[in-house]
Amino acid sequence: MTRENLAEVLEEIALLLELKGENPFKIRAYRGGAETVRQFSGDIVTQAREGDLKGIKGIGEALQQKLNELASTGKLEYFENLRAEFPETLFELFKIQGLGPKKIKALYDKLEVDSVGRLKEVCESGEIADLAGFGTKTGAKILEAIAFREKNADRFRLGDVVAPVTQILDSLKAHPDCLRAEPAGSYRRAKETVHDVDFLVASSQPERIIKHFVSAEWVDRIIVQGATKASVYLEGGLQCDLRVVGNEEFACALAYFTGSKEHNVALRGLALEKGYTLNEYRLAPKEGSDSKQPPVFESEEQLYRFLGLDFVAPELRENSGEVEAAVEGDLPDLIELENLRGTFHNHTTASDGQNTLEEMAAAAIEHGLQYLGIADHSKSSFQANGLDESRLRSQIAEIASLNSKFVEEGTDFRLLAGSEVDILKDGSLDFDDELLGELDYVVASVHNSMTLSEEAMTARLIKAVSHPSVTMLGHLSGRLLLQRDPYEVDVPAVIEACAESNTIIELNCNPWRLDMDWRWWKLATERGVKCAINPDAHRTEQLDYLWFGAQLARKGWLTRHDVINTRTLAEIESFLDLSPLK
DNA sequence: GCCGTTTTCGGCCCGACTGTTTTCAGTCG
Repeated sequence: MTRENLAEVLEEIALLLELKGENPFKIRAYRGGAETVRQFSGDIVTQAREGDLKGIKGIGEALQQKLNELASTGKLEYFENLRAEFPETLFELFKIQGLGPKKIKALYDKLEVDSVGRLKEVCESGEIADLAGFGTKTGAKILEAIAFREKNADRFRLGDVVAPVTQILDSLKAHPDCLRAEPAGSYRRAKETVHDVDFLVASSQPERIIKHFVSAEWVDRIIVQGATKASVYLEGGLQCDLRVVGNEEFACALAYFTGSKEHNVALRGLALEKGYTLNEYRLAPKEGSDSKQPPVFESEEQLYRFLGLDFVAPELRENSGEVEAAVEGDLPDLIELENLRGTFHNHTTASDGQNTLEEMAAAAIEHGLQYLGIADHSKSSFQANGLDESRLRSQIAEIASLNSKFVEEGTDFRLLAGSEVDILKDGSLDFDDELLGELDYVVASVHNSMTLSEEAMTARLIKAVSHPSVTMLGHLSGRLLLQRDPYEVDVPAVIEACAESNTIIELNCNPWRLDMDWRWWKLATERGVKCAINPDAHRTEQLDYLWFGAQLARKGWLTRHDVINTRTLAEIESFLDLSPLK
């Protein structure tokens, strides 16, 4: 039973209750519960199993009991009973744009539609138009949506949307009637994957902006188009939503459309306490209150300040304690990309990288870094052309000679000689202690036997991070976003072992990984574990991944003091016990 | 189902858009 299992059950319950037409607030409570479980910064599974969930906001008596039953027995009777009322295949219908619980229920009750296949049939035959509330257009729209869903994904990695977002944003900003434009939503909050991208524009000519947006060459299909909002699919299937507001509404609208929904609810609650109502356009005195009309907010900062809060960075807006911290003035001073002075986990042509040592070094210097750690694969990663002992020793020598060259040239830069050493199935390392001792530092990572039991995998990682030569643990969960699930491992136990052995945990900022997951960093910092932001670059351009690293570190509430590669070269030399270059 | 210095009941966000309607329900965010 994992955290995600718990969250998924709560979410499915919410869907089932929607189908049954239950009280929407009850449904919201289950959804909120699922989100709370996902965000919780402790070991929620163990706490649920032990019935230790009291005092968690959003998890009341009923959800506590259900989570306890689920975590301790692996099953939940309430859920099983609900699920028995509808066929399993009904859930796929929720993925079709334009279909919600009411329509799905009607289709199921009246036309026995219980799958996408059957839905297609009733649309094609025209039967669907006979249902109350459905018409001829509905059938055509649904068929279009089915075809679209079959062709395209419905989630995208953050890294895969940066290019289209930049392109669209530039195009919006270039429009003469555009006063301000920003991306909002989960993209602005730096979620590791996004369903769609939201854009917000300030303009006094909304219809011109909308027209410009929907008629761009990269738009594949318009989903909706109104006077102030529009949604489109790009080629490739990414959904983009645009909202246009007046310039004086922009700050409130940006806060509103950045979300998260839960963060907004908390903000609105705070506004109400002060006698104001907050909506997507403005903050206004509550009806019947004697509060004064607030000023027009030029920026989100002013809005937050007016509500008595420190500014909450978008990355933190997940309703996981940031509002309370902003009230108390306890928000962390978040790390910035510019604070990074170097990085540790990168590859070269020696293993599976695309660029040589010299090219990687030149690119790092170009990026303004003071040091670049080379950690090519070790011999067991034969699929990645891992280095054996003699090749690694040659690479160490090559790095030393390049470093001498930097000194001669007066370049204030150092290559660090590391290795990404495989953690073998039993938790031992791929090189002997003697060779490990010759390296400047060691990144230890799992690359095989990923299907071990949680117990075995946890023991494996704990053994590895406890090895005195291991400097940091690479991509802790092994996940590949939207492609491969993380392996089963007790993350809090591994964090605890890292705390005891002073082992750093990597934030692998390759956008396919973004691993360790941002939700665990609060626990790690509480335990005093440091973070290393590593791009795992396999070519020079991938040093740009540090941008994702900074974003996800911010999302994990990390300050520059929590992140080891904010340290200067001299500090790192001292930390790794290296003699300075001469 | 959750929550509470207006606490054990009565609130809980709501506006834009579409299609099927003839004043509105459903969906989406």
